[in-house]
Amino acid sequence: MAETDHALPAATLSDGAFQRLQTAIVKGEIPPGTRISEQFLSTTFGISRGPLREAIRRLEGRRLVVRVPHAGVRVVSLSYEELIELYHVREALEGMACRLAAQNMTAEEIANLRDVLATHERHSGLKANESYYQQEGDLDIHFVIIQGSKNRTLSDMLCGDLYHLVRMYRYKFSSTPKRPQQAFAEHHRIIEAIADRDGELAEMLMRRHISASRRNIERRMLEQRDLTTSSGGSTQ
Amino acid sequence: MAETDHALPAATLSDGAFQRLQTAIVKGEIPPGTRISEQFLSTTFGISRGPLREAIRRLEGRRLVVRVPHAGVRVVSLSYEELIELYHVREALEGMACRLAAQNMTAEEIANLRDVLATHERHSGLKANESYYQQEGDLDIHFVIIQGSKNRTLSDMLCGDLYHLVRMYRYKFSSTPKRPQQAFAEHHRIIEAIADRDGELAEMLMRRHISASRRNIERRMLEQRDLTTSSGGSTQ
DNA sequence: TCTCGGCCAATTGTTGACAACCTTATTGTG
DNA sequence: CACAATAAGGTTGTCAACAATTGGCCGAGA
Repeated sequence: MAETDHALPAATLSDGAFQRLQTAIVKGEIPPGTRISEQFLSTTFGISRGPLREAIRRLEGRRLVVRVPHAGVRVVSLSYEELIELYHVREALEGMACRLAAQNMTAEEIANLRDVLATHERHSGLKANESYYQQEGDLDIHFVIIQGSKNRTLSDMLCGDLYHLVRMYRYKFSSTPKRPQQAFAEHHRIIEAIADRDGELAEMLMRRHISASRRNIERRMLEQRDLTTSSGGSTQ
Repeated sequence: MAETDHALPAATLSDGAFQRLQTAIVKGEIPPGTRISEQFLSTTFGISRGPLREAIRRLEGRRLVVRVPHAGVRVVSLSYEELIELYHVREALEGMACRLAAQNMTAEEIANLRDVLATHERHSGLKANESYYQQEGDLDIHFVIIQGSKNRTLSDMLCGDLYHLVRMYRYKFSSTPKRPQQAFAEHHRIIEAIADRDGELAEMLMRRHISASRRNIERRMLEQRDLTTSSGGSTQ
């Protein structure tokens, strides 16, 4: 529903390459830190280097890739600190979005929100430990709430820029056993607050929800201690 | 101080064009809504269309220009609603930045902050009605505080993306007579709260400061009522 | 006079080739 | 044997020409 993403099916070669590359990056198909070869990608996509370079430049503007002149471009790689910082920013921004959503969502949209939650609860009931779906569902619910804020600038910022980065690192720590159920309870309370039109409470609950996610990551990070592959990544 | 901007003096032609175009846009030298001609710009900059197109694509990724396939690219033009939305986002983000700044700024940085305020106060005392300087000074102080948050993700987002847009529309309503003095007082209180390491208060004051700016804009908007030139702009 | 259709000019999109630069492997020397 | 200078290879940066699409212009018809 984010107009900036996956819109029409490729109006131009450069746009098509941009979309394919972006989804490939945010879905983790191209791991962070990977070097991107223009020649390889141009032959893979079946296009010339011109449009491909334009697509890469657009990704560069979005900070999904980093370019060093004359040396090449790599998929952006967030450090542990940057990832935590990202969650702090999310806390502020989504808290605000949630407050606005409580004010501005229509009754139908709230009903839809409940449906989304119920659907994902059922799915997760079936798939039990398959926390990947939970994470996707988590993002979905956040997505709907953000859209419900009716602040397009906020939505674009959150869905267009931040979420791509969040999604890139989603798979890294999706195995905390109790977290999904906990998240469900938190989602439920948030949605009820929105339904009650209690913006203050909704914002507070959302901030706590994201804060809990962040602390969860911090805890797992201390256990693993190897998020960034700053210099040890494979060249291809 | 934002590493993402005006860095080294042009490592490559595309980068040079990108920087020149970006500053030209955010400084208002190319008004919002203006159509950008590739051929004109390439001859103006003395470069080929290839690098220029890459620069434009990068601006597109940053949402400073909007492109319609096969039709051309225009400098982004914020509607009244979008500008207000932008200020709401600023309120949340800079409030957070201000709270972090109260926690993380060093004593030297705070002293520097006081110097910046004093300098701008002197300048504005000399230039009286020249509110342009006030606005620039306003941005400078916000800049320093944001950097003081020590959250690079937040700084990049605020200084890299949001401020370019804010700056684009700065000149539109720089003539409110009493606003500068009021802003000075607000800045002073904010800095004092930071010096006192009172994050809560600093955040609240910053939010009110930005909120006051927003209301000021809203008031002037109701008077003028012609911010966006959605369809009546000149073609060149 | 107004509307619809096709033509033409101009601009954008794309391509392949050339040039400049960095990276890496090789070789010579301490 | 280790290290540094050098040369080869490959990748990125740039260019000019070609193709495709849009938007406006003009005329025919109602």
